[in-house]
Amino acid sequence: MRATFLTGLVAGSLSTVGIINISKFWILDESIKHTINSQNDPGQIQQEEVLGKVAQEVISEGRPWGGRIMRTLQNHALEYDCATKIPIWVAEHLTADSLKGDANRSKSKFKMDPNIPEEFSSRNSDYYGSGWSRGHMSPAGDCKNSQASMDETFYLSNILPQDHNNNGGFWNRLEIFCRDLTERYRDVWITSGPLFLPRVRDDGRKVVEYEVIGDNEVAVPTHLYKVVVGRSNKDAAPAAVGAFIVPNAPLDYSHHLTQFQVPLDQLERKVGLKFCGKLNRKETRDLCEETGCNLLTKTQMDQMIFFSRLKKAKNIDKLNKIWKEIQERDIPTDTKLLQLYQTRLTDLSTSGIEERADLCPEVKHKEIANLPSTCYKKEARPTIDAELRANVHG
DNA sequence: CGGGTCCTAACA
DNA sequence: TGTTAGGACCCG
Repeated sequence: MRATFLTGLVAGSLSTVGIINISKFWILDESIKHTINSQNDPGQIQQEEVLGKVAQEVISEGRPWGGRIMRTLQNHALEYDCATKIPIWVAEHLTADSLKGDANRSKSKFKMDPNIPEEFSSRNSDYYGSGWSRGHMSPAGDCKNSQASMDETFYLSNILPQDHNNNGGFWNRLEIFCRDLTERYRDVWITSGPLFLPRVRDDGRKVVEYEVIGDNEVAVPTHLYKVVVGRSNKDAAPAAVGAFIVPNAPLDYSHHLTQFQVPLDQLERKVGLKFCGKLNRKETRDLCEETGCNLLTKTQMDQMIFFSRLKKAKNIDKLNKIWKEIQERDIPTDTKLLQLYQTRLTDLSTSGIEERADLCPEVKHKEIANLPSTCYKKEARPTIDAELRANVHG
C-alpha cells in the first residue's frame, strides 16, 4: 500500500511535467492524462492513483498497458493507438518563424518511432506495395526550421495509410493553406488525425468497414480530420476556428475546402476527442468566413511542383527536359519560374565549363553567352528563346 | 509540396 | 548470402 502510494506520487509529478511541456501545443483533457505515464516505459506501467482494494486485487497480475501512447517530440505531440498502428491525433503549433529554414525532406527517412513498442509499431514493409502512401499528420513541410524536427515527423507514429492522390493533392493543399495562415495569424494550432466512419449498407444498417495493410495490419482510415485554430496579434480578438473532415480518397480541383467543413462539436463527437479546451466557443470566428479557405489552384500547384523540379535538376539535359514539359503542359511561366530556369541554366553551364577547363583555360566563367562554342557541350549552351521571353506571364 | 519503384554498391 | 543505404528515375 505504501509503495503504491509513493508510485502514485512520482507518477503524478511526471504527469504534471508532461502536461506543462505540451501545454504550449494543446490543453489536455483529463482523460488523456492517463496515457502519459506509460510513455517511454510501457513495460512498467506507473499507477497514477491509489487503487481501491478491489482494483488492486483484480489487476494484481499486472495492469494492462499499451492502448494509446502519448508522445511529445520537438515539433509535435501525438497520441498513438497500439491497435490500429496509427496516431489518433497529432498536434502542432505554427508561426511564421517556425516555417523558415533549410531543412530538407530528402535527408529524412521513414522509420519506426523508437519510443513505440515494436510489437505495436507499424513498419515500412506494411506500406510497400499496399497501394497506400505514407501520409504525414504533422507535415514535414512544417519543420523547415529544424532538420531534427523534420526527421521526427518521419517516425511512423506520425504516419497513416493515405490515398496517394489525396496525400499529394487536396490534403497537401490543405497543409499549404495552413502554413500560409501564419501570414494572417500570429499563432496557428493544428490537430490532425484519422476517422473510421460508417457507411449505410443496403439493408439500411450502418457499418464501419476499413482495410488493413501489411503483416501488422495497419488500419486504413476512411477519412482524415483537421482542426485549425488561428489567433491574431490582438490578444483580445476572438480565435478563428475551422474543422474539416476529408475523405481518404482522390479529390480533384473541383472541390472546395468549405465542402468538407463541419461544426467543431460535430467533429469532436465523431473523433471521440475534445479539442481546444481553452477556447471560448461563443466568441470564435469561422475560419472560412474570415479567410475564404481557398486552396492553391491547379496552376499554382503546377508552378510549385515544377519550381521544385527545376531546383533539383542535376544537369542541363534534365533542366531542359523539365522546361520543355512546362511548355507542353501550357503551365504559365511566371517570372519566378523563368528566373529560376535562367539562373539554374547559368549555374549548370558554369559548372560544366569548369569541368572542361582544359578546353578553355582562359575562361573564368564570366560571360557565358560569349564563350567560344568549344567550351560547351553542344547541348549545354544556355539559350532562352525570344519567343519564350515574350510568353512569360506575370 | 507530397509521394512512389527500381537498381546497385556496400555491408555484416 | 541476405539485408541495408543511397541514388536514379518516375508520378501528381
